[in-house]
Amino acid sequence: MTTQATDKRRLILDAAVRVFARQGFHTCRVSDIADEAGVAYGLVYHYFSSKEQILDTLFLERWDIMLGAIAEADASQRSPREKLFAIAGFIIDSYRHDPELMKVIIVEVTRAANTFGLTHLAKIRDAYSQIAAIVARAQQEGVFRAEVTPEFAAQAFYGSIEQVLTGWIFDSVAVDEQDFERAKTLIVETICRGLER
Amino acid sequence: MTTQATDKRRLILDAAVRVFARQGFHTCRVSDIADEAGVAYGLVYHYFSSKEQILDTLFLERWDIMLGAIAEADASQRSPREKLFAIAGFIIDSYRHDPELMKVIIVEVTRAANTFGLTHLAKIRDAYSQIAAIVARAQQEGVFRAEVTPEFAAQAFYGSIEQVLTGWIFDSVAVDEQDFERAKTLIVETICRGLER
Amino acid sequence: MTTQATDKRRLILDAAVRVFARQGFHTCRVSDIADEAGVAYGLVYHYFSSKEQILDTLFLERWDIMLGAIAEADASQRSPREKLFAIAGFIIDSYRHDPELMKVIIVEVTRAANTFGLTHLAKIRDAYSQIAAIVARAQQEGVFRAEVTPEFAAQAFYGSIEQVLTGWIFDSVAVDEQDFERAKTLIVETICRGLER
Amino acid sequence: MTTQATDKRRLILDAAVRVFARQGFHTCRVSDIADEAGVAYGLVYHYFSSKEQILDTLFLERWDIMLGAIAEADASQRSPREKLFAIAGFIIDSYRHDPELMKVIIVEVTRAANTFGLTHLAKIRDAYSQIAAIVARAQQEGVFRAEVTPEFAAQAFYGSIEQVLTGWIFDSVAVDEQDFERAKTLIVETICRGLER
DNA sequence: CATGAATGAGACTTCATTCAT
DNA sequence: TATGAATGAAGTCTCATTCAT
Repeated sequence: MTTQATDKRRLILDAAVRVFARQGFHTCRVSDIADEAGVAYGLVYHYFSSKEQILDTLFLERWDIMLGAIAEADASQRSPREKLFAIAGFIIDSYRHDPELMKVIIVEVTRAANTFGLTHLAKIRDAYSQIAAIVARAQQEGVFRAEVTPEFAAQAFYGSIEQVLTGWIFDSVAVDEQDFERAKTLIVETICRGLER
Repeated sequence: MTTQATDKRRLILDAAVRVFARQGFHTCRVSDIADEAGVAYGLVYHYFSSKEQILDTLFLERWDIMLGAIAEADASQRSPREKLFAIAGFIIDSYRHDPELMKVIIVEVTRAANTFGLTHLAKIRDAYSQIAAIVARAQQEGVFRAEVTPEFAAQAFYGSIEQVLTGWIFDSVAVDEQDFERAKTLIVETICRGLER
Repeated sequence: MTTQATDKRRLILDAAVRVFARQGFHTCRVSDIADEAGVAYGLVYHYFSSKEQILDTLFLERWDIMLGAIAEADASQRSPREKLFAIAGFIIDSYRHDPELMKVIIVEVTRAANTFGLTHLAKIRDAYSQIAAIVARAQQEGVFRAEVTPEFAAQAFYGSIEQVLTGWIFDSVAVDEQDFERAKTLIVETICRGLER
Repeated sequence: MTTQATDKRRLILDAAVRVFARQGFHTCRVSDIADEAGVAYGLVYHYFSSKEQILDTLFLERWDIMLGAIAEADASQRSPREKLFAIAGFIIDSYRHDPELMKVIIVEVTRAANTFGLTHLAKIRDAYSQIAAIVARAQQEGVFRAEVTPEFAAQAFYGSIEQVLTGWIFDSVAVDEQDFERAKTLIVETICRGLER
């Protein structure tokens, strides 16, 4: 996640990721972000209208990329299992590349449904819906069992992934490359075995 | 969730559940809790040392009951699948009986790991560990596949449940008695099929 | 300063002395006094109308005794120097017998003129006036120099004593019986030499 | 006590002097200071971390100047009596120039030893020590009697001055230029006669 | 007399946001 | 752009006092 130092806006966003990850959105001050970015805190308001908007920006930037990745997986000619593997893989790789950003998105937005989740509920549901659509199609193709509703399947799938990430985020256990790959396989294997006929 | 009118401490705790559920822990004021409980501001501080401690109390009260239920399920002579069904059933019934309390616990503690989760991490992990132990024993008995680590299985299981609850909490879709029972079956069926040989 | 434990009012007053001495009037809570006395804090309000009135009571009790002692010294047939010695002796012995009470009176009333001093200003001045009267008479008798106004002399005399007590109170240096006696002599000797012809 | 209108920090300090002098440290609110200074509430906390720190600043600013004046008096080639006159003169002139500041320092710090005095005890004692050193040297030179310990002499001297100031502060008797000069002479004359051979 | 639950005004402090420079 | 002084609303917590028992 290297950044060119000349773009102050980017500088602030990246600093916000670190600060939100470290202190939490509610607990940190705007000046903490400015300090971390090495700029005056007035400048934060030059680029963003509020502390909240910084988080919104971080979330939307990343979530749109993920939605794209899910859409791409869905559009491919692969099997349902391969599609879900691609999605789980993308999310886990996102964490691998920028764990702090993923921590912020999960802890402060996706799982903090009271405050920000509500704002972004529609966006968040987009992801579930797309996954559900993949499941629905697999059911029509007779690959997945029909007893499970696609919405439920999508939640079980996404919920498992997020729970595993949450574990990594907070259990302070070192995770290596192998763990990442194993997790992808385990999640997809377990959930798909559960869903397949 | 009956309340004795004379037990002001209980009155405050119950009011706090409603207020936390409605407004969120960070967003509500202590005076909102006092108003909701119909008591004077200061009485809150007569019984609790801080707003935080109210949430702590709510969480610990409930979580300890759940840990007990998990232990009980584990101690029984049932099959692994039946044990997991008992656990999923307990959690879902908890939501059925007091959705606001479960919302608070999930949104403000379990999933808000930055702030309160850290305080209660050990307690939260206790639940995962107990579930993992059930899985491990099922693997030793040859009922569950050995490829999946018990810890991962526990997280997938618990994560699925919590994700389903989160859906109910925020998607504002009416949920009826049938939905509750179906969810129990679906989760256990899906995850256990994924885990069984 | 022994007290019969059966008199709750006295119990509270004595406890207040210890608490005021330890924590200061403004910094302590009424409940601290009640705790120290081993009574419920509602009882404090049974005997006293306010926290302030407790301090008032302590001050007046003691100050009236001192005014009596000064009057007595003045009424005697002794020389001015002997009279002043009697007064200095009484004050210093008061500290010797109950240093905590004297600390409270000096720190919280006599020297804290903003808050309580103003209330008791008249009482406090009574002491200075009586001392000044002794000086004035000594001047008329030709024993003390006439250049010094009696009021100033009284303040210098009383100020020296109080400063010495303040030193004992805060400098945390152990003071023994000899120190007390020496202090009496030194103060009176020094001030009287300064005042005498 | 001229104030540059642009230096808000100074503005706040000067306002604090007036408010502390009028209402007392414990009794006034931070908003009183802000109002008196004509600045927003928050600005007080922009410059000072707490109400306490404002008082600390006022005390230390002034006390350090006084310590410098005492040191200077001591360093001069004058007689002990002249040195003490310089010190008494400095303190009394300080009161003449800014009686409110001196009131605050004496009432809220120097004589309120429970709360702030303890914080600044060392600083306060520095003054006594320097005065005691002057006395000690005067004794070695044979000018002052050896019976009096220098520490006691310093306290009697300083105590007399402070008591006189306290009288001016609270007795609400008008004091004119002559009174100031007379007081210097009286104190030094009286105490030095008491100390000299 | 004695208790301590109940009240609620009020204090300090924080910090998001604005704005003059 | 960039700074950071300035603003002030809002929140948590304290604690003197009251009062029912």
